[in-house]
Amino acid sequence: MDFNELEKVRVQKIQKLKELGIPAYPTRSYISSTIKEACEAFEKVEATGSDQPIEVTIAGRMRSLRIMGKLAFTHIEDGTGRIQLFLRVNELGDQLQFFKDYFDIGDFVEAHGTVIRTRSGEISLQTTSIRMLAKAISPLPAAKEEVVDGVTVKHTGLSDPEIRYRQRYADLVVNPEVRNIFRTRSKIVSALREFLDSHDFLEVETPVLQPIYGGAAARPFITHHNQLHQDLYLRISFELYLKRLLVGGLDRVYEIGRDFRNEGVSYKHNPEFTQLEFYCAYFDYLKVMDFTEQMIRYAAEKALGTTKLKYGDVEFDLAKPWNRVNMREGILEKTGIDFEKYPTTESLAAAMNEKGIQTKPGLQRGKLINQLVSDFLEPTFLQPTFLYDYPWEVSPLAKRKPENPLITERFEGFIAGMELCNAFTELNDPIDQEARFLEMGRTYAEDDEERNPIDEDYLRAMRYGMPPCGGFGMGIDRLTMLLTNQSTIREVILFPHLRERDKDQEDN
RNA sequence: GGGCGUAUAGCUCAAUGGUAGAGCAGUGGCCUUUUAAGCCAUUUGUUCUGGGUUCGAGCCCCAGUACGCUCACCA
Repeated sequence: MDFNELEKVRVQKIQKLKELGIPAYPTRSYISSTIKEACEAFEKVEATGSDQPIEVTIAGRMRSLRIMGKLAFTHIEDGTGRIQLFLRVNELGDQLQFFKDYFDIGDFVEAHGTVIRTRSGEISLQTTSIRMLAKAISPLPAAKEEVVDGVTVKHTGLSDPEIRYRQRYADLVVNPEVRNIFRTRSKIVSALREFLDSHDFLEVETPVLQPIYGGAAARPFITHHNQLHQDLYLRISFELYLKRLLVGGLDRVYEIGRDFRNEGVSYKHNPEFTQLEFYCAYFDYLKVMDFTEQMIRYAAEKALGTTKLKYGDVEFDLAKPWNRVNMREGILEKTGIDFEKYPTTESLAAAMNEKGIQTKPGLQRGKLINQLVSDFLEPTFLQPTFLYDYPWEVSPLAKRKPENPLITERFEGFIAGMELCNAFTELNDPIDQEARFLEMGRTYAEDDEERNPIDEDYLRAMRYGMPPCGGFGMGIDRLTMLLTNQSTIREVILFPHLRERDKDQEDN
């Protein structure tokens, strides 16, 4: 291991401790309470006016240090909170010098003593003995912090995003607001599970490694099983497996897990992302819409304690019903184009060009409509909005509307202009499904990597009969972005994908 | 993949083409209720990498790498 000058000093301290027979990394600690428990116990006794001493052993990481001769102050922090240690030669004797010689900011320590209030009113541990629990060699990036009116103020911090993401451990130590994002994310996921469980959904797990990928339009990652001599794909969605379960009689299923899409990285795309999909027999997309409103509202209430939220400049209230916009009407209103009047790629492209809208050659009709949606509708969906009734060409797994076979019962949900979820009344007609798969094979160019191979086993499952059902998919990362007001997906993923660095540069 | 921007001490940042600096952290000293403690002293550099121009490059030029913003593609 290479050490810089600061680290060498600490490594020397470890060696000296070893010579003294004192472990820098002892095996066990013997705490009697967490920091939060110690503070609460003291406040409880204090409130009764009693001076009964609260004697505790606590542990945590040293986050600040002020040495003043025969007296020293240090704040230690564990997962529950932070407390000041009041270290005085009166109680510690020789141990104070030992502390000054060997303990640094960043070390994990265990302290025994009595909880008191110092003259300036801060709850502190009047420490009678202190022990090293784990020595830190590398200095923490944030050197100093103070708490002003209950708010932690950093005087230097870790802000370089590259270091923050590559060394998330350091980011988490010094930036408490980052820890809070991930606590909130965890609460969101728990709340979604609670909500679905309470509606009699069964949580299931389906294969990540798949011989045939499908259920979404995306390029897959390819991997290989050595012993079976078989190429496998990392799943791009759960859809085709979850619907097999409805054939099998599991009427309400959901899965929360990872999808992998081999595509561009952006502020709202990570190559692997967490998806929630559920399928519910005897639901249609209108029931799913209502259910979605309830579910997201529930998640916000449970995770944040409120439904009134702000994302950037956009304020929205998840307690209110979402706007509902019919796609054909929405596009007509914004562009003057009624796409139903242009049933072919050529006629629609011509109509768009006439309105001054550039179209890329080679795009099929469905993708042209998608372009109209993303250019003219999505940016206007700042308030929670369901856009519904998608053309059949871009919805190969959604059921056609009984009154209009060119339109499917599908919706997507948007907040703050960002797509959040996608749902439909599921296609359960195996003959139409096969025709749609074959049609997809025709409409996609030979070299279009979003072209999915036909999943014959899925068709076989449909032939046994699947109950009419509603299906739903939502990016958990994006929901977390919206609920925690983060402008990039990397802030809500603990270890976001970053490009590999050269060995040479990594060493620097 | 395209465009624009950034890269300097452990961290946050300065530095007209002319000796590479500050604050914090570190180290030594003073200091028994501090809390960005204070005071005195002091150390730390592949200026992202590789070329080039120049008497001389952190700075100018070329190429590369990573990150950020943005466009394209997608969820």
